Amino acid sequence: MHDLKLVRERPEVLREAMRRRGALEALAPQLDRCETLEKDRRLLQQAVDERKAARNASSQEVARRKKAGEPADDLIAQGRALGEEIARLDRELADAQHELDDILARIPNVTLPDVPEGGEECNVIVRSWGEPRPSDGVRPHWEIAAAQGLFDIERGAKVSGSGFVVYRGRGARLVRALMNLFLDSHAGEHGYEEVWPPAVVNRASMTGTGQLPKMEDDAYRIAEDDLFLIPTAEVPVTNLYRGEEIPAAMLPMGFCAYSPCFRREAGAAGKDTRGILRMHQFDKVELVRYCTPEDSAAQLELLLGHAEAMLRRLGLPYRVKLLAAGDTGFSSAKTYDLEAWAPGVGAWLEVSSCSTFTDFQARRANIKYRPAPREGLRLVHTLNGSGLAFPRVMATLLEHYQQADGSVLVPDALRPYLGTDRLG
RNA sequence: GGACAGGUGGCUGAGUGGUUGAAAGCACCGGUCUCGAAAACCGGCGUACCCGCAAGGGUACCGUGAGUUCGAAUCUCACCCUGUCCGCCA
Repeated sequence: MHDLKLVRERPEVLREAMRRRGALEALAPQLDRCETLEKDRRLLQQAVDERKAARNASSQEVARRKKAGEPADDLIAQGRALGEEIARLDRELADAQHELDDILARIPNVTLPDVPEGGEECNVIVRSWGEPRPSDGVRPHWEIAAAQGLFDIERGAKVSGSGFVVYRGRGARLVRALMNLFLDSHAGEHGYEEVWPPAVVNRASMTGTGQLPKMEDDAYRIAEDDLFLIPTAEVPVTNLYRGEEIPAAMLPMGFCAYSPCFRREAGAAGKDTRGILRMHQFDKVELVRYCTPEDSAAQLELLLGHAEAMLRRLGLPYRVKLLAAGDTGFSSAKTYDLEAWAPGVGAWLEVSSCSTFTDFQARRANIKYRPAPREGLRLVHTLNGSGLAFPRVMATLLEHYQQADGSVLVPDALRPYLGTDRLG
């Protein structure tokens, strides 16, 4: 959500930001409408406030007269008339406010100056690590998994539907191993508080982090209770402090959380249909950080480093991609994707997405802090990143470490968790 | 799911429909005192929005949303949440 002051005082900033995202054409009418509504809203508020002040004064005079035993019928009649006028103006004000909120809630965040403008063709590879394995003779992960019985896509589809998978045997143990390795690393070495969040959240939480109202079609919704299956642990964890004031001494703070993630993937039909690269349910360990505005650029690099450390620990070659404005998510001001090389499918797989949301989520979710005892409240900045998403890590792992004999070498870091140094 | 109780400022906790943004205490901030600290005393101490260069002024907010009224923290209705007991259950 954007600050109304921005709409009013520097609308050109919003316009420029939407242009950089390549969304100006689509959003220009909404931006125009916002400016008009904001003007209307202000005039209406002034009119309402003025009449309410008059009504309050009149009511107090009624009280005084009644106490003094004087008649007040004229004032009561006057108050009734004022009340009707107030009701009418209040309704107009509420209408303007709601329309403004609705529009504003669908306008994406302003990206930071160091984010390249343009679409995904303008994404920038910032750095890479490790030596990508050539694809010659390397089998894709679904063939390896099928040979070893690591996951069962057919029965997942039978039990739940297409896009759901059952991990079995060593495959199931691998999921648990990744969860433990990642959580132990982030909670133990990177200083995050470990959190085990609910997998279901309410509408306010989904709106707070920006999934709603725009992306409601992508979420699984429990209509009966108006609850949503979480698309990422970001939602419950970032909303942990919704509507709260965080003591300044607690910042920055970080949380790591394992959770299943549920996505309807509306509009993604036909993409990544083989294997487990795009599922309706997958698992991931998520990192969430809260910090002061001054600190958020540095916190993003820190968070990114924590996610990268997991790929290094697993010995998986990867690259860091800075997303261009047009490829940056709705709530994000700057995003780095981590892509691991999967030689079997011959592609770089997005295994993490690390973003700073500046104050965009904090304003929606009303998360503030007081910089110093006598100073006013300010919005915090929120950040998050996957650390990491399991299915694509698993695919990368199987493909990268497969041996000529069909077995898969297990990287050192995972051996204690998996209880073996070789799969198959 | 049923019954009962309750949701008021950072916390505790008052509040007869009419100077109640809201008593009091605690906490916090500034000051006096002190070599310093504690205690004591004095003063301050919510958020959002609007007008204003500012000083300052106005409006709203007592779980949420509707309603009654000239006027609602206070009355009515619905919903949400918390606690206790009962039922059910991993």
